[in-house]
Amino acid sequence: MRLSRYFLPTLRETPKEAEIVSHRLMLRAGMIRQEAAGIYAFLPLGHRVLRNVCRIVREEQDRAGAIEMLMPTIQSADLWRESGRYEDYGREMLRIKDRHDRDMLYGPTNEEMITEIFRAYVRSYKDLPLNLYHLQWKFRDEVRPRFGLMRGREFLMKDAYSFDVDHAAAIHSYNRMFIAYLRTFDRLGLKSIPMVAETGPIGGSLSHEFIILADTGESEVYCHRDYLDFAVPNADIDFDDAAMLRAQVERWTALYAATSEKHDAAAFARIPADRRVAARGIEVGHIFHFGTKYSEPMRAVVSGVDGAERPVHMGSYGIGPSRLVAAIIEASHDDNGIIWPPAVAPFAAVILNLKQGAVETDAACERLYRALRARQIDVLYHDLDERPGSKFATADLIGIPWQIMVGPRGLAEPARILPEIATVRGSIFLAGAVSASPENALMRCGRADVPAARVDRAWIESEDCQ
RNA sequence: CGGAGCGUAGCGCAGCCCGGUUAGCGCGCCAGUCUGGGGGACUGGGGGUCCCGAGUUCAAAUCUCGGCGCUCCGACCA
Repeated sequence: MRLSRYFLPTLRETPKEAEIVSHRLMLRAGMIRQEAAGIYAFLPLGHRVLRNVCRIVREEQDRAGAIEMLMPTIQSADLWRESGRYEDYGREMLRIKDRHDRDMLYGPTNEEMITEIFRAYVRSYKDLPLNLYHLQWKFRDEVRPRFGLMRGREFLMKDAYSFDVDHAAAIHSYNRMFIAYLRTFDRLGLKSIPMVAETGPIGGSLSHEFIILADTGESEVYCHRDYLDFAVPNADIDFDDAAMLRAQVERWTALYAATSEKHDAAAFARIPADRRVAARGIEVGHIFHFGTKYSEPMRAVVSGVDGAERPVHMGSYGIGPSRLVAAIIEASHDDNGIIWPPAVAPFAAVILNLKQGAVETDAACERLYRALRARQIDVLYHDLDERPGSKFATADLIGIPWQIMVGPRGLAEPARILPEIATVRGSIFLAGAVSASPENALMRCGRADVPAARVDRAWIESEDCQ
């Protein structure tokens, strides 16, 4: 993408309403635009990141055996009267009337609707287990939306719903999502820690929040330091191996970890002092097992082996991709801007033409740009007639993992690669003429989760990259 | 929902107390010149329902009342 043809309205100054760093940076980087309190439009750059987050969420849901569908945002109040939650949910639920004066609502979650769909079609234990999910906008009319995307009123949510014949099978489904969540957050470049949680208005008996640590996190969390070094299960894990999944989940829940609501000071004190972590965290996922809470009142039943009908055992599993975009920034930024983990970066690399309009730099950049695109590398070419300092500032702000600098100085000197400048952002100084080798080096700037496109510093500094 | 505060150009702000030239500054924007490795300099230019409505007054961005919007602190939540 050429910046001259893109839509990237960056701001040099921070709009005054933005307090926390993710909100400030998203506004400044031209990722989002506030349309009302707690309601945001995703501008092109923000949309790219959101799409990347959703892609990873989908891949891991699919891997764990969940099946994607799509339910509507608007629901009939009648469904919610069946479960009894129409009255219970409170003023957080946005209630609306259609032209026939029927009570409708903008869904804050979908337990009722998915249960209705399930009971309409599924009759037998043979159709189980089943896990259906979708990614859809939700609305919760918070009294006080704040912190930008971290607590908006409208937010994107991945919600999955599992259906099982009995309690034991339901726990296996719960464990599948547990592992899928560990993998999802890991791929997003985040360290997540599952913590025992309150079940809130969803209800149920078993629940974990997935928390990532960030200084600006909204809640206080306490956990054992060893969690930070735990290895996340590999992609080839067998989600049908119930015993193995249980062992993994037990490992990830054996040590102490709790948010302030569930904090047990005595238990925390039993952790060796140097292993204690008291920090702030952001909730990025929440999973619930609630058994027959909805299936009983809504008569979602299946017949078992013995022919008798019993309410299906359910759980639900949420991840907030729009909040995750903000959470990733909270966890990964510096004074100059965002530092995207490669897996979610809006572009893999940005070419900075340090002397726009000069024959040799223009030619080098054009050649590089075409070559990268030809190899399916998502590259942004900063081709505006701006001073170098301005281009650096923009590149730092929007957080593209690799900055490829092309300027007269580098082009004139013998080949050399400088390691980096001042930040953890990767930088490549394009040296020498744009001959085959540096170009090839840059070919490797790509998504870190695409092995062929992986690039690392050691390689850049090696002989291959001259 | 309690408490506090803010609405003046795309963004950040001054002006408001104490009413009175054509409403101002920085950044950004447009044109041009010189430039070019960490938000450059100069010259010229465009851009405003001063949140909305009513009132007071010869005169309102400024004072009064009402409304709307937004933010922050607390109670509450993906």
